[in-house]
Amino acid sequence: MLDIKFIRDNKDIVIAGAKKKHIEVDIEKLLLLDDKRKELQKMIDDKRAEQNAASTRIASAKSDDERKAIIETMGDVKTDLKKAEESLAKVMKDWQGLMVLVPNIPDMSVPEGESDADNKEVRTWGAIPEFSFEPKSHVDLMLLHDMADFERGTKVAGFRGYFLKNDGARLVWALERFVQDRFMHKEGFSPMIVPSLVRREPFVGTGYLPQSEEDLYKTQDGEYLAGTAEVATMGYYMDEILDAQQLPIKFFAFSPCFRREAGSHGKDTKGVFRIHEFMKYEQVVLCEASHEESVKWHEELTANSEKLLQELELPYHVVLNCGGDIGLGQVKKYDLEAWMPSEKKYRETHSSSYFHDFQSRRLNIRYRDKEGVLRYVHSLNNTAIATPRILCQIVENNQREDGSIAIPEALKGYMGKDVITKNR
RNA sequence: GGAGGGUUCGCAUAGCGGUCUAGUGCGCGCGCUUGGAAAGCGCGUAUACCGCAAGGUAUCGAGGGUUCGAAUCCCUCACCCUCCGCCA
Repeated sequence: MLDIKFIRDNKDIVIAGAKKKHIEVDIEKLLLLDDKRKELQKMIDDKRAEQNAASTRIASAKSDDERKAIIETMGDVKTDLKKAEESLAKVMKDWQGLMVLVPNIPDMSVPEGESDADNKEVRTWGAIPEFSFEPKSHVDLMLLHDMADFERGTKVAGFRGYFLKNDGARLVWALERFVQDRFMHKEGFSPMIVPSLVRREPFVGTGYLPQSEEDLYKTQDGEYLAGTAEVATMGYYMDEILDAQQLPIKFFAFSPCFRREAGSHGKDTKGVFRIHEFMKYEQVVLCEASHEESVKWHEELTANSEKLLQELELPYHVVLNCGGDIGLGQVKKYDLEAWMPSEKKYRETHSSSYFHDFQSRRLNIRYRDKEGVLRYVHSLNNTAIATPRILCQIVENNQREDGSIAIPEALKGYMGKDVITKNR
């Protein structure tokens, strides 16, 4: 959410920002509604002042006759007030409906573009592996070693269902323990296991609702299943006022994640790249309300994840997402994409973004700064690791001609083996 | 799932239709007092919106209703507590 005053004062910037993100929102209509809102609010405030004054006179009236006389004069005020309040309620409904659709303004450095095809490569790390044979897909490799069962996954869980078995399960748990160990004692990060089943408010607060309703699973009691631990983690301090000394607050948050993938029916239908149910460890930061702080932590969160990919020996690149490929609330986003040999391209493993105070306004998370002024915190998040997706890159990049899979040095201890072979 | 009790200014409490622009205690801030401290005394101690300002309006878990007027009465919802039932 942007500040309505900011929108009023910077109409052109807001409109240009929305255009850059390829998001349609009628700012002119919002401003007209806001004029109406202010006008009605003023009218209501005046009427109420009149009513309050009369109320005092009624209370201190000397006689019943005097009291009755004043009450009679209040009839019209009450009628007018009721009418104005009803009008305001209608205006506010539209006003709020539009306000939550106004996107945050993308950073100057965000490239123009419509889709992920327009994202700009920022840097690359690691050599793309050369194979003397045709590399197998992660699906074939996992089936070869009985690391996953997709047929039974579908039988039991439906489309995109999966079972992870044997070294498939071991690899996921190895990755989890590897990442846990990297963050368990990392300076300032509080490990936290957070809810996946979350009420509507934190989804609106983080910017996933109202526009992405169709991407979320909803329960018969009205809660939604979160597609990322970010939602519950950001909800943690909802409606609270923090001390400046507490900041920055850094979480290493885990939750199971659920996504309907409603808009991507035909995409990545095989394997564990795009699935309805997965696990994710997420870095979430709340920091002081300064652009410099946001940028500093954004780079740090990105660096943390790059370090993990480097330790896992996965060749990757960092892309700067273009306007059309960043979310409503994001100011700037980097995706980390690791090489996928079967597809001969980089595929996303991490997503690192910052929001300024867009989320904290919606969630009402403030802090008292050194001068005692209340400010909205800035928020950021980035994947630490998402499983089992990253298995795709791990098994494909480390495959050998005989189908065996070398275990990256960093995971050997956790796997208890150096290589996954056919006769496991 | 059933029964009951609760949600008030940072914390604890008062409040039972109009002097509630929410009292009191604690805490916090400033001052007085003191050689210094404690105690004591005095003053202050929310947020949002509108307004140049004076000031006005709103907020007593949330929403709706009754009323000239609601922290106070009624309804719905959320959450917390106690007990019963069920259960990983």
